Amino acid sequence: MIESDELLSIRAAELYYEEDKTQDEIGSILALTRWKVGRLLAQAKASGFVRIEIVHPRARRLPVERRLRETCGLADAIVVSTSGVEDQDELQSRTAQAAADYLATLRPVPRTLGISWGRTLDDVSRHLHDGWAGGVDVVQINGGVSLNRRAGTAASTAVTIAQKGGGHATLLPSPAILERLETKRAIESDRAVSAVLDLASNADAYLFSAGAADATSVLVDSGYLTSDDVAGLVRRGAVGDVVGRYVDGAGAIVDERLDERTIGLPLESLRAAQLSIAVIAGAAKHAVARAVVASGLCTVLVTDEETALHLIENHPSVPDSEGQRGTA
Amino acid sequence: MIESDELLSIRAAELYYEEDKTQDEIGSILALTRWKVGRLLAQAKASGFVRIEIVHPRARRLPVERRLRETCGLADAIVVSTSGVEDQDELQSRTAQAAADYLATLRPVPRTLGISWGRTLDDVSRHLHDGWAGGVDVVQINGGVSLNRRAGTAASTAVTIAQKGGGHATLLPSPAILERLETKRAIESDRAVSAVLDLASNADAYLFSAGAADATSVLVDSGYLTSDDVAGLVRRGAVGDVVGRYVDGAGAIVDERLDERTIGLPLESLRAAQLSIAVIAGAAKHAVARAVVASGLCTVLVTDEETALHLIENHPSVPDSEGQRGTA
DNA sequence: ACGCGCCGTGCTCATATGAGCAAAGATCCC
DNA sequence: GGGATCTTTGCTCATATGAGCACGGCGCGT
Repeated sequence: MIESDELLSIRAAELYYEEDKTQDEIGSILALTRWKVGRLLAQAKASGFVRIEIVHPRARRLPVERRLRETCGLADAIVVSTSGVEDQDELQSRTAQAAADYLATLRPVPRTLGISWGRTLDDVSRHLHDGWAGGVDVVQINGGVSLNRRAGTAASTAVTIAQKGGGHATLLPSPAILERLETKRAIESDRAVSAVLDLASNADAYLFSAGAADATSVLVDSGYLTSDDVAGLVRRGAVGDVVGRYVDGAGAIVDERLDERTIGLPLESLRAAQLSIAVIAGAAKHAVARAVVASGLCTVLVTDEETALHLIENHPSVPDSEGQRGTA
Repeated sequence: MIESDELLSIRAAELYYEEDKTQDEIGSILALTRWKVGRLLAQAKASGFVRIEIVHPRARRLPVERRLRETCGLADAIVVSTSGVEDQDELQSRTAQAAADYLATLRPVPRTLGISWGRTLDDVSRHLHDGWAGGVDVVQINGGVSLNRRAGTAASTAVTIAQKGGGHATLLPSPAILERLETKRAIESDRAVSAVLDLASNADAYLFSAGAADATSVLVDSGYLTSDDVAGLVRRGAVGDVVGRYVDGAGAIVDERLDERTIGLPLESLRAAQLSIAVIAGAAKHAVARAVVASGLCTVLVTDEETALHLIENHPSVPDSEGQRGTA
């Protein structure tokens, strides 16, 4: 009879969800009391026979968000639906939109927001709506002067976010990575730079993304690193970069020498922050996302469903510096 | 504001369906009255943002059934879900199961049931449960003596259906297709055969399948026709066979000469029947299914979702003897 | 500018649904 | 076989939801 109950619950679910019948009506169709029908329906839902999905570019996945928050100990998690996503761009765009939405609904509104730069952040800036905040000061947290045609993207990201938020942007007037340690120390001690870094380290909130450890990285594209450099980092365990710094699966700096030449907020400041929002989407970034979450670099993660499920399944709370390398 | 309403309805749907919040709770979360939330939810459903699907091997697609009934003028339609189907066998099996279920719930229970034979019908017979009817006489409606190793399948199908239904089977002791017209006439006039045909033509209900017009047909497999014969029929417009008779897209006999040598109930008897149930599944059979439905060979169709949607989209009520050939 | 009509809103009331409970069956162990 | 226990069933009552309606704001035409 357990078998026939299952079948009945399917028939009931069909009538209830597809034909919009009332439980009472279903009762008389299937010759059952309406209470039995109610229980059958509950059973069908509990057994997962009834799948309810919300299909919309801006739909989120609340149950996944909850699981992600819980298994990864995040303060908050925003997971966008991947259903109906056609390409990588669509996914990026949806995630950026969600990040923008999240930023706009933050209460209290941060007075100072530290941001990194890159493709993702730029996307977020474009998806924000005018007046998303009543006066935010935006400050760059890592070196933002590009070496090539892309110059200006980093600046425009910051400026856009600030303008739309009714505040102004403070740029970090420095390259991301210097060639010599001495130059880095020199530039870092320059008031124009150190003042910005001070401001950055006192921001109310941080918003940053992460890059995958491969040749498509903005750091390669901007000329700071060569593909070979990145390949070398990967060999040493790098899974991606966070605000310009390459980390391994456990979120530790891969190459101290390189890191010392990198200008920007140290990762420890992100870890210590009250509110730091990471925006990371796409299969290529699963490994970095895991490192970011596992090592506590963010308190809030905005990501896509697939990445979220990957994180949940791979319990990032038990980091493993081997593992995920090369998943991209 | 219309835009923001859409977004709100998505948020509301997320909270309602994924988080099991009450409309009232959602109201306080989104700062809306519960009536507004109700309307938003209704809007989300109406716009198709909320997709509810019942995933189960024995799930049916009631809305599709309704549309199929309406657009094709069927007395009834049974459409099985294709979600999660792994292979052709699974699809066949689900459809056969559904046909068996339908047969078992028929009221009034037919006293005499005319059946064809083949892979599909055999599947149906195996999915029926013991005691599905309290005494049905099963009679074959087309020639059932196979020429090769498969001999007996046709007989066993009929016997199984009859046994499980507490009745007995009447087999048609004749080949499906004779080589010479004279032989066919002779055998047809033999009492042993004509009595069965008489019985068949007076059946309360018919249950049959259809074959695609290709070399995989049981008629080829059983040695009645060669692949070349079938290819020739296809060139002349055949889309498949129904109880051993090849028909074109409009349901008309393709080759009168061949048809005259075919033993069994004429298609007109199926068209005139009160209740004739066709069981047809799989992409290879879309074209025959269309012909069967369009030409009124069945009053009830048991099929899979894809085939059903194909039929609905291709309005079989406006038959087109060209068209679907070769869709398989 | 004024009145008209339409749309969106929040309401009342009827209905549908779910929680909790007591009785009836089924099951199991002795 | 008999009693104890556990499950299933049908109920009562509280709650959630949907239909229909009256009101108010908004845009439109004159």
